[in-house]
Amino acid sequence: MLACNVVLPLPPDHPCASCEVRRVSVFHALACHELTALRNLGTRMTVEAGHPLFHQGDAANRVYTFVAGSMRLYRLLPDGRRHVTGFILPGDFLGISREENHAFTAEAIEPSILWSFSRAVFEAYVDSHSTLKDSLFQAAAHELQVAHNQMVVLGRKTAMERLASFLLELNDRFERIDGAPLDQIALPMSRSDIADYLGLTKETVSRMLSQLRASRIVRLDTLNCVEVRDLQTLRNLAEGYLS
Amino acid sequence: MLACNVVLPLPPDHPCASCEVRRVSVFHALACHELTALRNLGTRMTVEAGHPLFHQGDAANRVYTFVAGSMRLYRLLPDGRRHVTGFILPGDFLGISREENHAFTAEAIEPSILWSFSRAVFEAYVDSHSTLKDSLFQAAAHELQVAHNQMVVLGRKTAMERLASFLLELNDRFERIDGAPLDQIALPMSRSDIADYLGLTKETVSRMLSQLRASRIVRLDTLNCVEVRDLQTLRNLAEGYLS
DNA sequence: CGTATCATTGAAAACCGTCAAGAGGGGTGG
DNA sequence: CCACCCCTCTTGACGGTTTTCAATGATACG
Repeated sequence: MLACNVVLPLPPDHPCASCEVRRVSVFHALACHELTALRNLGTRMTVEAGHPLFHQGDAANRVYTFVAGSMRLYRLLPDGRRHVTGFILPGDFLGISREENHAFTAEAIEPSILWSFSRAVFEAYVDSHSTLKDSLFQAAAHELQVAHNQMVVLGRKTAMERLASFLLELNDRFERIDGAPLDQIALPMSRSDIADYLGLTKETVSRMLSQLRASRIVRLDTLNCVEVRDLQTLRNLAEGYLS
Repeated sequence: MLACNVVLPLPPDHPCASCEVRRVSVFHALACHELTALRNLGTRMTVEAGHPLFHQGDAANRVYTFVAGSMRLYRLLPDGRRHVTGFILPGDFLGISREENHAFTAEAIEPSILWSFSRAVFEAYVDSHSTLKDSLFQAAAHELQVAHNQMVVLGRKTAMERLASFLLELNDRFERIDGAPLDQIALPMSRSDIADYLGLTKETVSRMLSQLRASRIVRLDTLNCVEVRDLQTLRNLAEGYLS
């Protein structure tokens, strides 16, 4: 979990004052005038559901900070197999990697809002603002930790353990964004997205969800909204303590 | 691949002048006096084959830079399943993550040599040396890229594709360390280590190696040394272009 | 209200895991 | 120097979890 002890307060008339995700973003520790400066360097943009922000192979000359909606990041193998490396949620920063070209495609799941910066301009700004640099470093370290977790999930967990881990991960991320415990987990992504994230097929994801529902561990309010009824059992499932 | 365009030359009498891995380490861009300063902050140490450097759960109050040998990093699930998240080779830096406690165990595969620094002392030094900070950031970004690659391997590739990817990865890393193309890949780790890294069993790793040997794509010189006979086919296998 | 898309469920097959036995290699001691 | 032993690696047969293929059911959208 990203530490964000330092969140500088903002005067209520600042345009970022109403931003719900500043608290959890890499900009959480920036002062009023720094946020203003960054607003002038970047552009606010939207992406429609299903549309790409960029494609695998595109030149990576912009970085983004995510405000609202959700995206999937994925890579395609030559024969069409897809692997979803992650989901982008409000507050996330996109562009820590220093590659020339994007190694994956970023595609909006829902209508999404984000800020976009020229990479060169952004990096120049970062170089003269060590607080931001530290936040970015911390974000990178956190992403690395998340990636290692996911490697264990993909390498050594069963289908049920993977799905349980995924639900808990989403739950944690949404709680962090909203700043309060939730008992509903939104699933903006499709079953195929989840499957391609967990190294399974959509059928297996569906079957495992049905099993969780049958054992009264979760309830499917709608197709895209899960209510956790037995959090402890779900945690045990995710860690492989149970079947 | 870590960019390391800038490698500062060193007077031949400097103690780091004979270091073969400085070029590929996070210290590649440091000046003579900075290396000297760091030598005084750290301690050179060795770890015997099979012995741990630290355990999963231990307080993470030291960082390391790896000089010689090899290590495996792994996490254990409660029921004993193991996942190897990575292998440490000469030139690697260990301790980018900012966690309080280690999320994995680090264990020497071969007799190993490394430099150890107090995390607090090292971070203080880094804070006042932006070149080093940049190198560390770059190393973190690179590790993230490697981790995402590995996620695709674990999530979407077949046993054969995984092994081919692994052999190519090792080949690339050793070539980078040695600074020249090699046609022999050293496999210091056991089949179980490889299996736990690739999300397979040691039996499957063995079978896939035998298949590669039967198709004349590799030759097993000894158990721990592979000679690549058909690099292009191995690359095609790794990317899923073939069977 | 119809249609396209996505999700669920079922049955059969495939790939890899498990269990088990045998082969090979390296180190030690005679 | 050779023989023995131990450990790892290899190979085989079988079984299980997940995939694949296929059909039905649900949902969203025009």
